[in-house]
Amino acid sequence: MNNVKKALEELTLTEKFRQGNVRLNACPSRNVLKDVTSRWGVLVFLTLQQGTHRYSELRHKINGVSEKMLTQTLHALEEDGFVLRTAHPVIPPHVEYSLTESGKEVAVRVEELVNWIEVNINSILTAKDEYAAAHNEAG
Amino acid sequence: MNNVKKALEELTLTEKFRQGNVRLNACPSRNVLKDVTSRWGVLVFLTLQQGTHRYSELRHKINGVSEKMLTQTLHALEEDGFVLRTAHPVIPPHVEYSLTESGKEVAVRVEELVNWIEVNINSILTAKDEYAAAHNEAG
DNA sequence: TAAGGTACCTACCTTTGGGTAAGTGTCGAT
DNA sequence: ATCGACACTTACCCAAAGGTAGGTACCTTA
Repeated sequence: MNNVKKALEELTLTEKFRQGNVRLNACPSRNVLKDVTSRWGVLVFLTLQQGTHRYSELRHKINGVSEKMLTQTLHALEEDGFVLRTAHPVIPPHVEYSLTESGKEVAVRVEELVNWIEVNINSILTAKDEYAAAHNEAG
Repeated sequence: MNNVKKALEELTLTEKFRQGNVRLNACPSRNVLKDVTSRWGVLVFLTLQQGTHRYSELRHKINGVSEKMLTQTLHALEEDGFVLRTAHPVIPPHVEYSLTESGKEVAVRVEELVNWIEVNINSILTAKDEYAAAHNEAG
């Protein structure tokens, strides 16, 4: 863990850019990216961008997520420093999840990607249909 | 396939935004997003953004990808209309891959997300270490 | 007294993403 | 005559992602 971090610090910013780190096999960016772009990670970012949510609220807003996966995803994002977990020591338990500052930075970028896809989903599906037609009937 | 498209067309843009489509279970955006944010999909976008590449060039630039996965990823992105495959009918085969217009739109958004993570990877790893320290030794 | 909400955890099982290795057909180089 | 490059495909296998179901501890409501 720390070795990786120290090895990275020996590279200058420009070097890192030139090398295009993510394309390298065992780079740490790839692991973080995996958390962010995971099936449920994306949806957690989108939902938390709307504000603080309780666990059960997330579960209901994110259609189809299981408790296990939600817990796991939130934990991974908390570890990455993107999500802040605030537990109020009351009974029954009350836990709130929100985005940290860096979480918000990531969230806006995730949102822009997802938004583009959502806005253009019709033309994408049309392209898909045309592709299928060309390859099934004519191909 | 077509049913999904037609069902979507019955929604207005604002309705789609309000509902936050991706959070719904069986929505087509989720499938497209899966292709884009897949392990190798992201790296294909980043690499093709630098320009047209041949199959073997992609294989060498994207460290760790297998032929099978590269083929599969390229095919999925081609079907989504993000990647253009141009086969020159010569022997030995010569095939070029490039981004379509919509592919470029997606690529810039993918790049912004990945870039942010790469630039901030050090502080992310630091946060990770602190989290681990707090939860292993003190927690 | 039983049911349900709160935020989880654990064990078990299935699905799928992804890796490995071999094969394809044609050509040019050794 | 054999090897390697090219752009794949196919079959087989494994590990990880993810789902299901049940349990926990405590409280409120019916």
